[in-house]
Amino acid sequence: MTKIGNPPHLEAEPRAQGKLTVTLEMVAKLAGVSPSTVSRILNGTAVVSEAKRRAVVEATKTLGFVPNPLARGLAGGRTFSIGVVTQAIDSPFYGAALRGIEDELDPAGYSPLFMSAHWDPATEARCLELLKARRVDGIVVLMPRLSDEALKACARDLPVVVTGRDLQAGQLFSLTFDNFTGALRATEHLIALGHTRIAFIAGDEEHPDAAERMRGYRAALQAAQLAFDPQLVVPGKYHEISGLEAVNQLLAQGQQFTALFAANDQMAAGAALGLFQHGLRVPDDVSLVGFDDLPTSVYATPPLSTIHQPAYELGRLAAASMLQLIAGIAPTAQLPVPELLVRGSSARRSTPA
Amino acid sequence: MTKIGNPPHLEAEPRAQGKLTVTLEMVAKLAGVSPSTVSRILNGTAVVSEAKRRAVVEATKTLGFVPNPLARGLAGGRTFSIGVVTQAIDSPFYGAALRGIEDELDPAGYSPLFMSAHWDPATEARCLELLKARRVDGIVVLMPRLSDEALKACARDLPVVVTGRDLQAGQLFSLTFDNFTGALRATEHLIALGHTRIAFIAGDEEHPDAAERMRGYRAALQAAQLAFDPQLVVPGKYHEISGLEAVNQLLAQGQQFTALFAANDQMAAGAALGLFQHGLRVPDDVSLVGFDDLPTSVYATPPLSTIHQPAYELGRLAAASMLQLIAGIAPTAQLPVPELLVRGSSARRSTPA
DNA sequence: TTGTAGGCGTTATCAG
DNA sequence: CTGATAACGCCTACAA
Repeated sequence: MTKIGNPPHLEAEPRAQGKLTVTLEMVAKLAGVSPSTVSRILNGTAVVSEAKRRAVVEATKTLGFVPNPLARGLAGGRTFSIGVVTQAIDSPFYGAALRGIEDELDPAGYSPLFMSAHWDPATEARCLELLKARRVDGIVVLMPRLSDEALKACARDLPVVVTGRDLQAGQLFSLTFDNFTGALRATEHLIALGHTRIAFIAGDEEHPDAAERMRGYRAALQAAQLAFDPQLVVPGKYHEISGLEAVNQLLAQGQQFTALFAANDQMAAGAALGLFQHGLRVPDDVSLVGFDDLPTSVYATPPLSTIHQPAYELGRLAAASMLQLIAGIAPTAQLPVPELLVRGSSARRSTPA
Repeated sequence: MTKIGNPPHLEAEPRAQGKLTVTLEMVAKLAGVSPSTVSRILNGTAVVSEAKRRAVVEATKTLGFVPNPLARGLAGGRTFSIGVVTQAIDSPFYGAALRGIEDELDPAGYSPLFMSAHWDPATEARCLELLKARRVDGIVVLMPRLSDEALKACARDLPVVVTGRDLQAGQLFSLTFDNFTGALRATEHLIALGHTRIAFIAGDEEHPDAAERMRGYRAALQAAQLAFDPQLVVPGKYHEISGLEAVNQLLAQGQQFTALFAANDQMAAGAALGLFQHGLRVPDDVSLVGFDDLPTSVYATPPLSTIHQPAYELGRLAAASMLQLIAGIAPTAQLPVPELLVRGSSARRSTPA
């Protein structure tokens, strides 16, 4: 019946669309050489006479030639693009890491292809498939939720770099942060300030890094001969709301504590709000320490004491390692050791235990 | 001399690499039809007999066939990928927008290709070129810094959607937020609370949205017959540090003010820290209002009153509009009107003017 | 050193 | 409705 044609606003324009792509062949003709020679020169694949090289470079410029990545990928097998699987592209932590990846890849002529897995293994698996389908030259997975096996399997098809997991294989490289020591330092700090009742807002035990942070917390207590009180530990999910709820729970249960260690800064922020709502001051009534050192944490009131996690550098190193894998070099990158940043949210215990 | 061969860790693996790609041709053979028919069926390009369709679908499954996007792009001219130029991938605001784009594009079978321009026009131009080279089907530019002309020129080559700029053309659609009204509401709010000396931390005048916010601030003052005092206005750059410095400057100059309106939440956070460092309480001594409603702002202590800007929705609408442009439909999306969120950082004036 | 020819995996244009 | 047959733009043996 009503056959739908192109809408008016598109028909109006005189189809200036086809900026008639400049092809390698055209460059070749202008330079008076064969296409293969142009290809070689542009890729540095072989040695060519200086005369032809210059002619080609010139022709390339005058024509404004830009090689078609699709054709390159199809013919050459390499796409110069790296798949990057992140859990939440809108998380401040991942944002910094992604920037690091971008900054490292760009000068090398590679482009990142970001995808979010939303902490869901199935989604993550799908991301990997999609990226492989797009023929990326390698995949970086930030904090994978997939099994070690699945990751190794993936690494059989192409180079893979993962963070937060400790497994190595032929084309698989992993970069891990010492979460245990980080949490240990944070807790030690609180203990050194005289606190003995230190509550802990944990992350999801399923995350290896969350488990490690919990372990660090316990190890510090033990080293100081402070009893571990399960009542002071509240599980969270790494989101602000978890921190808020945790504080509410602790207070509702009438738990006594003068310090609070949150397994990440986001939960620390939520906790800070919870304390504030209950009229408890930081650090006067409760000392607060986080983990991650998000860019915003230094602007909290009071600025949050925390463990610095080098997100940006993590991204750079992951990307650099990927480039090495591709080049056939075994990566050796390592993350810096955890560093405690003491800011305004933690102070010597003033109230009685 | 030392000829470098493949590194040992790569030679070890018996090159399980080539998972010998399943091609459309193989599917065709298995299904007993021609490649073109398979293509048609998979793309719904034409009507085919039910028998063949089923055979093809079946074959596709058994073989686990996944079409090669590169080949598709090369042959068909469409890559099913959308370029997205953002200014800072690690900004909380953009993060939310990017997620919106992702969520909208994915069900439609499109993939976003993110790139950061870092507020630099030259970098932005380069991003556009790179994306065009990658043959994306369209480009979304979030808060462009490029000239209107440049954007229009770009839109001659492919569909373009921009945010924060008011220009329409054939294949160019723009989505704007009413920054003027937002700033107006924020300032009105402060005035309604009895404040008469309202300082303003402005954004970079070069950004149209920053200029609009400034205009809203002034309009509100004027409407309330309050004098505009240039001394109370400090320029900033939308980063936390700007807010901090602005407060320091205001205080160093001995300016009197009981309220502070920051042109964005990030600067408001910095300002909060500045006030805190000077022993000024929010909102008791100074009421504070921001703009953007970043996810973290609700967890500030006290929670920040602000103008909600729908970042996630912005992303979704931008992506949806792009999809419409591609489909040849003229987009009509519009952003919701600015909404003031009154939280704990603003209160009735208590101190004398 | 350089050119020729074939192919990468699809889609699109034609005939049938 | 369906099947050949060209492209798409580039890379890479292979041959010269």
